[in-house]
Amino acid sequence: MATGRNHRPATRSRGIPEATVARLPLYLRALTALSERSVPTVSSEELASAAGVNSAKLRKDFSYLGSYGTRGVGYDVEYLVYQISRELGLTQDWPVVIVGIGNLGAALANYGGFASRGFRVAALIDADPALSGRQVAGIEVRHVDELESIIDTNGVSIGVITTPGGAAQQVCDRLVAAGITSILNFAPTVLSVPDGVDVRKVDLSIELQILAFHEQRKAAEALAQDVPEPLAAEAAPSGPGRDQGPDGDIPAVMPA
Amino acid sequence: MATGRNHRPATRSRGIPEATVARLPLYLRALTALSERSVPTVSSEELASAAGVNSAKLRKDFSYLGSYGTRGVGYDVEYLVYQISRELGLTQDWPVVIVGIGNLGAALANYGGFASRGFRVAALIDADPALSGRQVAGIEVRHVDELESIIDTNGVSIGVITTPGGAAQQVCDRLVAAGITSILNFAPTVLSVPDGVDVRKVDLSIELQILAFHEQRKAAEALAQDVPEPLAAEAAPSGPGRDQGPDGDIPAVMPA
DNA sequence: CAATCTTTGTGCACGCGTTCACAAAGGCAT
DNA sequence: ATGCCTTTGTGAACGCGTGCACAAAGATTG
Repeated sequence: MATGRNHRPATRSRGIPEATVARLPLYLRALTALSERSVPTVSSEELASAAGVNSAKLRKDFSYLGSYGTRGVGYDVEYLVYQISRELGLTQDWPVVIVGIGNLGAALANYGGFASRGFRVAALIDADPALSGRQVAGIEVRHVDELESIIDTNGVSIGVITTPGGAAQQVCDRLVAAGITSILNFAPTVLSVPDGVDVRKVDLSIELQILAFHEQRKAAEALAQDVPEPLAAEAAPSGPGRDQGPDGDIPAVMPA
Repeated sequence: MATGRNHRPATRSRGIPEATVARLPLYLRALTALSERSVPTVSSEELASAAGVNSAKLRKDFSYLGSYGTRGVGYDVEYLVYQISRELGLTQDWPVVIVGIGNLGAALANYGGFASRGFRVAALIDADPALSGRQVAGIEVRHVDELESIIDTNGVSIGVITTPGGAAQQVCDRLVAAGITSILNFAPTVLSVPDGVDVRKVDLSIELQILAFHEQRKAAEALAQDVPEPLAAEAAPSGPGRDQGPDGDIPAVMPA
């Protein structure tokens, strides 16, 4: 994503693979749970199982951070928690703004997982004047006119967009202009941002569609197992809600 | 994810790469927008730009679906909408259940993006008896005791988990036992499911942590640009909220 | 009908991520 | 101190995904 930043070789050797970075929060969560149970050390096998990954992958991931861990014993839980937190930048406080206080924005404002990891909701912002001054999750909603001053005053560098799709790019542009360099986008829109700005996208509808694809494939597979060698695609399926052949390689008619 | 299903070679040639499947919803969204503007055809270049991907990648993606598209012209918008919808299984109706009607569950219930793509919220389910019978987004909340009968009656195969982390695995087990084969998990928990069940995870906290990592890296880079060759890690940073060296390769003291 | 121009579809090479398998390293018992 | 046992850290092979670059295909124009 975002082809930018190919100049400057990232200080060299400090280059942690993106896939590894994406797994570090998983490890951190599992380690935190162990820490709360006062478990002193953990092996790569145990931790990998708790995080739902392969143990070889976990060891390789940790090898990018350095040689923490003791052969024959495992990893010191507290030490790893600290190292990963530091690597992810969670030892410092990250103020974030949430723009678009609809159902989803309000849900995020109430979400406890933010505050627990060094993230602090600095402000809730919405374009609707009727919302201004109202409290959501104990935080006052401010009008979008104040966006720039809020970001500037609080030194915010991370923004969360939960507006409708139509307003997302506009809000994004204002956030970027105000100095935001990381955006978490929940709106169903492809945001275009300048180089140096990171965007991560969370799209509920897309996730469901991917599930539907696999679900359909599974259904087709199960059907193929019942009827070992179907001759035509139109095998008159009487299952619930099927209105197409599972293996419809027939070109179908061009609608236009 | 989920190593299962390596037997049965997927009817062969029907094997669409996972990365491609994940992009199909993006194309579909862009195409739908074009369709609403009554645009008859679109080139791979235009569509790729609208979807935020490389045009070569888009063409290769479409090549897995078949040779739709006309050389020298482009793709027929309506035809592609139909083909992708069919491939994703969106031509049929997918009833889903949402378990855990807190802030997030309610937000999802209200989310319009579901219904517009063939997904129908068949039921809202919560363990809190006080919620039972209450209406959320025009849908009655049912008690978790009815989970199995609801799934069975409505033929639900997709479940969404928006419970607290502690209840997620338990809910997941019940969903699977009741016949659910696809799960969208918003709880901060690694779910363990039997083979044949697909799980997709959406974790807001993890996304923010990944952003924080890159944000920290950018800050360190900017700092390194100001001071071309720093000698020690403790360069006395006086920036907002910094409490650690940007390039802390020093082993630091073992806490235990 | 022939020439030209546009755009698709894809062979190929490259790079990243994953997994295997094993040597090195440290603890522990004798 | 020595040998054994456990577990890490990593070299190497493999597979998937991406992007380039171009030939094939069809539309379009004269």
